[in-house]
Amino acid sequence: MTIADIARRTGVSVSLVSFVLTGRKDVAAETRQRILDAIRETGYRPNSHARSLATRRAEAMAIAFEVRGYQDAFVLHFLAALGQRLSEHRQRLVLVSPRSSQDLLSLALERSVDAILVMDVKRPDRRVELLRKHDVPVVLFGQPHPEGGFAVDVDYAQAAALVANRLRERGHVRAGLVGGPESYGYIRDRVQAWRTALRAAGLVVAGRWSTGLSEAAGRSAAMEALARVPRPDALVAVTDALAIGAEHGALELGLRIPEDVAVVGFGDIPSAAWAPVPLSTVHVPIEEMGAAAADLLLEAARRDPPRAQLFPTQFVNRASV
Amino acid sequence: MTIADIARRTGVSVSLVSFVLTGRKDVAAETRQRILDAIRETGYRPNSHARSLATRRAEAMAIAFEVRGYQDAFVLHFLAALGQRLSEHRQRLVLVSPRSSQDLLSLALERSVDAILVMDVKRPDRRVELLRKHDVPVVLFGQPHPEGGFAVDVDYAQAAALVANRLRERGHVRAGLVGGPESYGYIRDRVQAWRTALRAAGLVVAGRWSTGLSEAAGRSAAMEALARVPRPDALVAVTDALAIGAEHGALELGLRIPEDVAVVGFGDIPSAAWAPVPLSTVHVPIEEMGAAAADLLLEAARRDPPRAQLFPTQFVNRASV
DNA sequence: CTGTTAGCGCGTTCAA
DNA sequence: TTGAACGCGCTAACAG
Repeated sequence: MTIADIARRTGVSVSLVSFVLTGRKDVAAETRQRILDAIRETGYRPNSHARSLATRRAEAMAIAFEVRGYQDAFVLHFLAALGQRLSEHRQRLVLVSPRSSQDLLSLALERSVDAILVMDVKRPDRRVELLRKHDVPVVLFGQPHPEGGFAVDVDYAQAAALVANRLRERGHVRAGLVGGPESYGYIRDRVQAWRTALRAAGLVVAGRWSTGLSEAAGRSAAMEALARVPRPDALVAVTDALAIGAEHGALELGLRIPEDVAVVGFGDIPSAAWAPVPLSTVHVPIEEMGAAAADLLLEAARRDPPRAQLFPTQFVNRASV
Repeated sequence: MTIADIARRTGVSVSLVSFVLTGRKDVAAETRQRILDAIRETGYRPNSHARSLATRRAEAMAIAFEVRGYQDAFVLHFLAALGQRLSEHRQRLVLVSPRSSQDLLSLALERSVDAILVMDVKRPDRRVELLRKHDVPVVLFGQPHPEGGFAVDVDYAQAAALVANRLRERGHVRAGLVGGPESYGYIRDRVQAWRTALRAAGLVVAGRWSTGLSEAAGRSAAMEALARVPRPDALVAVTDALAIGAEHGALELGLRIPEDVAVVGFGDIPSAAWAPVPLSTVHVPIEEMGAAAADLLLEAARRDPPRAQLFPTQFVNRASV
C-alpha cells in the first residue's frame, strides 16, 4: 500500500495525495475528503523512510547518556516530559548510551536523527566537540558553554545560595561538602557552586569528600567528615542518594539530625521523604526541564540561534535541617 | 556525499561500493581497500533512510511504556542492557510512552521500527491486540500469553515460593499482602502468585491492600494491615518502594522489625539496602532480562517462532525478615 | 486546483 | 569481479 495506490483508488494524482498528507491547503474540499476516505478505508500509512529521504529530515531526536550512571528516577521523569513534548511535534525519541563518540556521530551523519541531546557533559567533552566539528545540532544537558550553544540545566548558583542561606539562618557555621566523582561535569559544577555559595554566606567549608554516587559512598564520606575536629555541623551533599547515605553515617555515629548535624541533599527524589530523617533538599523542576530540552532540540534542528536555559530550584524543608 | 561520490572518487561503480558497505565477500581485495580508503578519507556515511527504503528494514526497535509509571531505577538498568545488546546488532532503540494504541501502531506501520517491546501489559491489552491484528512483531514484558507470542518476564511462581518458604522457615504464619493498582498486569500477576505461594506454604493470607505504588501507599497499607486482630506477623509487598513504606508504617506503630513483623519487598532496588531496616527482598536479574528482551526483539523482527523466557530470582536476606 | 516528473540515496538483479 | 539500470515510496518543482 503506497501513495500511488491511494491515488489510483481515488482517481487523482500522487501529488494531491501528498498534499493532503502534508497538510497543504490548496486542495478542493471534495477531493480532499475523497482522499481522506480512501486513506481511512485502506489504513494506509506513509513510509517514514521514503518521506525522510525526500525531505531530508529524520523527524527524530537522540538523547545520549550513560544509562548506568543514573541511580534515581529523575532521568525517567526527564525522559517522560521530553518524550511527550517531542511526540506533540511528531518527533521520535532515540535513546543511545554511546560507547564511543563515533557511535553518536554516526547516528547524526547517517541522518537517523535531526539533533542530539547530550547529557553527562564533561569539560572538555570529546563527544560534543566531535559533533560540533561536524556541524551536528547539539543541545547540552549541562551548564552553558562559554562559547555558546544550546543548553539546559539547573541554575546552580541560585540553588547553592538557597542552601547556603538556609544553613546560615539556622545558625550552622561549618559545612562538610559531600561531593562525587568530578569526572562528571555536573558534579564538578555543583561542588564548585556549593563551595562558592557557602563561603559567600559566611560558612566555613570544612573539607570536601568525593567518592562514588551511591548511598554507601555518602555514608563513608559522612563518617570521615564527622570525625574531623572541629566537627562540621552541616553536611551538604550534591545528590539525595549521597545525603541519605550521609544520614545513615551520622546516625551510626550517634549524632542527632539536625541538632548535632544538619544534612542537605539535592534533587528531591521520591525516597528523599523516606530517608531515616526526612531529607531537606533542593527540588529540581525536572519535568519543565524535559519540555524545555525538547523545545531546544527542535530549535537546534531548525538551526535557530543558540540559547541556554537555566532553571531555578526550590528549597524543600523537611526534617534534616 | 553519497555512494555515487565514493564510486566516482574510486573509479568504480556504485554497486561495488554498496557491496563493500554491506560486507559482501566477492570484491577484489585491492578494490575493496581503495573503496575503504575513500570512505575513510571522506568520512562518508550511508544514509539510513535510503538504506531502509531499499532493504525494507528500519534497523530500529521500539520500547513502549508509561514512563511516569516507574519510580525506581530498575527500568533504567533494563534499558541499559537492552540498548547495549541492540546496539551490538546495529539496531537503534526508540522510546515511546504512547498515549494511544494508535501512536504505537503508526510507529510500526510507518516502518519506523521493526518490532515493539510492550511493557505494563494489562489483560486484555488493547495496544497488543491492535498490533497483533496488524501483524506487527511484538514482544511482551509480562507473563506469556496463553495463546503464545514472544515474552520475557520474571518467574513469579518461583519468586513467590522463595518468599513464602523463607517466611515459613522463620516461623511466620500470618502474612499481609501489600499490593498495588491491579490495573497493572504485573501487579496482578504478582499478587496472585504471592497469594498462591503463601497459602501453599501453609501461611494464612491475612488480607490484601492495594493502593498506589509509592512509599506513602505502602506505609498506609501497612498501618491498616497491622491494625487487624490478630495482627499479621509478616508484610509481603509487591515492590520495594511499598515495602520501604511498610517499614515506616510498622516502625511508627512501635513495632520491631523483624521480631514483631517481618517485611519483604520485591525488586532489590539500590535503596532497599538503605531502608530504615535493611530490606530483605527478591533480586531480579534485570540486566539479563534486558539482553534477553533484545534477542527476542530481533527474533520477532525476523519472524522466528515465538518464545517466552522466564527468569528465576534470588532471595536477598538482609535484616527485615 | 491538479497532474507529470525528477530526484532523494541505496540495494540488487542481470549482463558482461 | 565489475557495471548499468531499476525500484524502494515520497516530496516538491513545474507545467497546465
